[in-house]
Amino acid sequence: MAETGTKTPRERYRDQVRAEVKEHAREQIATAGASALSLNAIAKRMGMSGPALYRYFASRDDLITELIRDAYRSLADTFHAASGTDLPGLAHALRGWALADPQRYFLIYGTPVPGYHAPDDITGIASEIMTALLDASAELPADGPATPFEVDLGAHRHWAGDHSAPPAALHRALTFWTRLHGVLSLELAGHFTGMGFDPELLFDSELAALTGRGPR
Amino acid sequence: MAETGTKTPRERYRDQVRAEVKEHAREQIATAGASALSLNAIAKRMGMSGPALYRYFASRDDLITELIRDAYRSLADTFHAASGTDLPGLAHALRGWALADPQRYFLIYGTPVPGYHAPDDITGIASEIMTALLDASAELPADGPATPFEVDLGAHRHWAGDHSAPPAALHRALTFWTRLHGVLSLELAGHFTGMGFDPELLFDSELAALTGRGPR
DNA sequence: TGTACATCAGTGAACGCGCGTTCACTGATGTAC
DNA sequence: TGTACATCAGTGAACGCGCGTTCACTGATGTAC
Repeated sequence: MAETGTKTPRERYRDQVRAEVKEHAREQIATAGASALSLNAIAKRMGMSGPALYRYFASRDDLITELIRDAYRSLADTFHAASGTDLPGLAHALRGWALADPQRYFLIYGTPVPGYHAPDDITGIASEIMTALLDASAELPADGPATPFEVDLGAHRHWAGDHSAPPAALHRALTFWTRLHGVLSLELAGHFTGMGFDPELLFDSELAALTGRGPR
Repeated sequence: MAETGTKTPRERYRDQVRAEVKEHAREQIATAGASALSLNAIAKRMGMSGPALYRYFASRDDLITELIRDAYRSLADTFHAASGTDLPGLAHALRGWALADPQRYFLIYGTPVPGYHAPDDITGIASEIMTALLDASAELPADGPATPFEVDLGAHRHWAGDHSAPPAALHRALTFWTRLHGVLSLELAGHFTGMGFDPELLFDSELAALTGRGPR
C-alpha cells in the first residue's frame, strides 16, 4: 500500500498523461472554442489512437467538466495567493489571470450551456472564490443607510458557508464582482476593439470608483 | 418590376419560411446552446428534408450570422424605442430584452468564437447601440476633473461615426454599459442562483449608483 | 535473483450516428404573349 | 382566356467526414513468492 502522498511510478505517469491531455484540450479550446473540443483530435496530436484516451477520461463531457473544475480551482488559487494584498491587488490578479487565458475565463463566466449543471464540488470552489472576494471587500469603507437590495440580502441570503458578514459587506463584494466582470468580459470578448482606448485604464477607473479612491 | 416596398407572393412566402427557420433555430439554441444548431434538425422539425433549407440559407454559418445580426438589430430597435425615456428606462428596457431570451443576449455578449469576425454591417448596428447609450448618458451630471482614462479617451478614441461628445460623456456611457452588463450577464448565466437574493434589486442598485440617485 | 502471475497502457477494427453539403430531378407556381 | 415557357420550392439519393464510444487483443510494466 502506498503511504499518504506517495505515488507509484504508474500513478505519476497517469497524472502526467492526464495533464498532457488537458494541455492539448486547452490549446484546442483557445484556438477554436470549447464546442470544437474533440478527444480524437487530441489523441492524434499526442500521437496516440483515439480510444487510448478512455484510459484517462471516462468521456468527452468528463474532460470538459474537469477543465471547468481546473479553471475554478486556478482562479480560487490565484485569489488565495493575492489574499495578502489589498483590493486593487486582488483586482489586478483577477485581470492578469483572465488575460492569461481568455477562453479559460469564459469556461467559467461565458455562455452557459442550457441544462448543464456543474457537479457539487465545483460550486464549492465557486463559493471559495466568493469568500475571498468577501474577505477582501471587508476593508472597504461602509457608508450610508441600508439600500433596498441590502435589506433583501439581510432577509434572504443563503450564503455558502453562511458568513456572518453584514449585508452591506455582501453588497460591496457583489458589486466588486459584477463591475470588474463587466469591464473584463467585454474586453476579453473584443467588444472594445476598434474603439481606440486602453481597456486597462477603464478597468482601473472602475477599480478606483470601487475603492473610493477615484471620481464617482 | 415590383414597386419599392411591394413584394411578390413568392417573396412573401420566402420571407415567411426564412422567418420560420430562424424561429426554430432560436428555439434550438435556447434548448441546447448555439453549438448544437443543426440545419438538418431544423428541417426535420419543419417537416422538410435537409437540403430544402439551402434555398433559404447558403450555409449553417450563414444562418448563425443572420441570427447574430437579428440579435443586434433587435437590441438596437429596443434602444431606439426607449430613447424617449430616461436612463433608467433604457436600463430596464435592456434588462427586459435580455431576460426575454437569454441565449440571444449571449449571441452578442457571450463567449466569443476564436477567429470569428462579424461582417461589417453588424459592427454598424453595434455602433448604433453605442450611440443610443451615449445619447442617453448625456443627461447624467458631469463631475470632477478628467480621469486618466478620460485623457486617454480624448487622445485616442476612434468612435464609430466620430461623435463630438466629450471624453467624460463617453466614459459615462461606457461605464453604464459595463456595469449593467456585469450584473446582467452573471444573472443570466445563473451565477447568482442559490444565493437567495433578488437579482433585479442588485441591478437597480447599480442603476441607482449610475444615475447618482443612490448610495455610493 | 528468477519465475509466474496480475495489472494496466495502448492499438486497431468496428459500430452507428448525424452532420453539412452537392446534385439531378419532379412538380408546382408565376409570367409572357 | 389559353397556351408555352421560365422560375423556383422541395425531394431523395449520395458523398465524405469526424465524431464518441465499445471491444477483443497485444505487449509492457509492476508484484508476489
